[in-house]
Amino acid sequence: MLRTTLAVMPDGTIQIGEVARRLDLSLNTIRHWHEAGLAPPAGRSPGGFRLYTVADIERLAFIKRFRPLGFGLDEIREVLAARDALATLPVREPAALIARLERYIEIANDRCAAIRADLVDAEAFLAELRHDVDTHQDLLEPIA
Amino acid sequence: MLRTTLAVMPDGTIQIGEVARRLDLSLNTIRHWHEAGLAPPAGRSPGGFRLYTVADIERLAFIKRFRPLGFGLDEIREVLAARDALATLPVREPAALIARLERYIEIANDRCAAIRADLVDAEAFLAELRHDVDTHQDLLEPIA
DNA sequence: CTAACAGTTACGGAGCGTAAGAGTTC
DNA sequence: GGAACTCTTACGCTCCGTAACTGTTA
Repeated sequence: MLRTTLAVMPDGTIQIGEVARRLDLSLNTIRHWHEAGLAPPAGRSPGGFRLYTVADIERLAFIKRFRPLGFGLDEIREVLAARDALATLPVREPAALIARLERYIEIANDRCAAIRADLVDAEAFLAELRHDVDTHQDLLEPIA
Repeated sequence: MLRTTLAVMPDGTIQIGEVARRLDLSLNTIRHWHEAGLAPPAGRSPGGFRLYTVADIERLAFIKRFRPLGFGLDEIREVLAARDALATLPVREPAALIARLERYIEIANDRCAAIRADLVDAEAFLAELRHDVDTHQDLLEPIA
C-alpha cells in the first residue's frame, strides 16, 4: 500500500489538486482566483507548485460561499480587502471600513432576496409545467 | 395630449421597445434570443421592425422565468421545442417528447434544490459576517 | 418634418473550460 | 525512473453590454 502522493506536505501545506478536491473547485478556478488577485497561495514549491495553507483554503472557501450571490470577482476582492483590513486593526479609518462592509452585506442581502424571489417563481413555473405535461400524459392513456 | 407613439399597433402587434418595457428585458436580450432562435417575432414591419404578438411575448416570458435556473440558451431552446411539439399533438412520438420534458423538469428541480442550498448557505454566511462586523463595531465604542 | 424608435455590424468582457507542451515531485 | 501532478501560455465560449452609424415611423 504505497501512497504515490502525499495529501499534506511535510510543512503542512497542500498542493492545488488536494485543495480542489477538498473544496470541490476546479484547478482552473483556483488558478484564476489567484491570477485575479483574490486568493494567492502562501508560497510555491522549489519547482513552482502552488502551496496552500489552511488560511488560504479558508479564503477560497469564503469566495466560494460568496459567489452564488452573484458578485463579480472584483467586488469580492473588495470585500476580502475590507475583511483583511478589519482583521489587522487598529487601522486608520476603521469606521469607514465597517461602513463599506456593511454596505456589501446589505447588497448581499438584497441579492439573496432577489434570488429567492426568482427561485420561488421558477418553482411555481415548474409546477405549472409539470401540470401541463401530466395533462398530456393523461391524454395518452384514456380511461383505464 | 398627443401620443407620439402607439404602444400597440393597429394590428395588435407590439414593437420591441414595448415588449422590453412590459417584460423588463433589454432590447439586446430580446434581439439576442431572436438571433439564437429562441423567440423570433411573428413578423416584421415594412421597414424591418420586429413585431411581436401575444404568443411571442408569452414565449419570452417563459424564457425569462426559466433562465434563473441556470440553463443555457440551447437547453432552453430544446425545452421550448419539446413544448411546441407537445402543443401540436398528435405527433409521431408523444411519449418520447413527454419523457424529454420530464427529464428537463427533473433537472430543473435539482437546480432549484442546488440554488436553494447555496442560498441558505450564503445567508448563514452573511449572518456570520454581520456578527464579525458587529463585534468590531463594538470594539470601536467601548462601554458607554 | 422630426423626435423616438429600431436595425445591423462589430468589438468587449467576465469567468472560467480546454487543450498543448513542458517541467516537477513522490 | 515513471506515474501523477503541476506549470504556463493561449485560444474558445456563453450571454449579452456598448458603441457607432443608419434607416423607419407615428
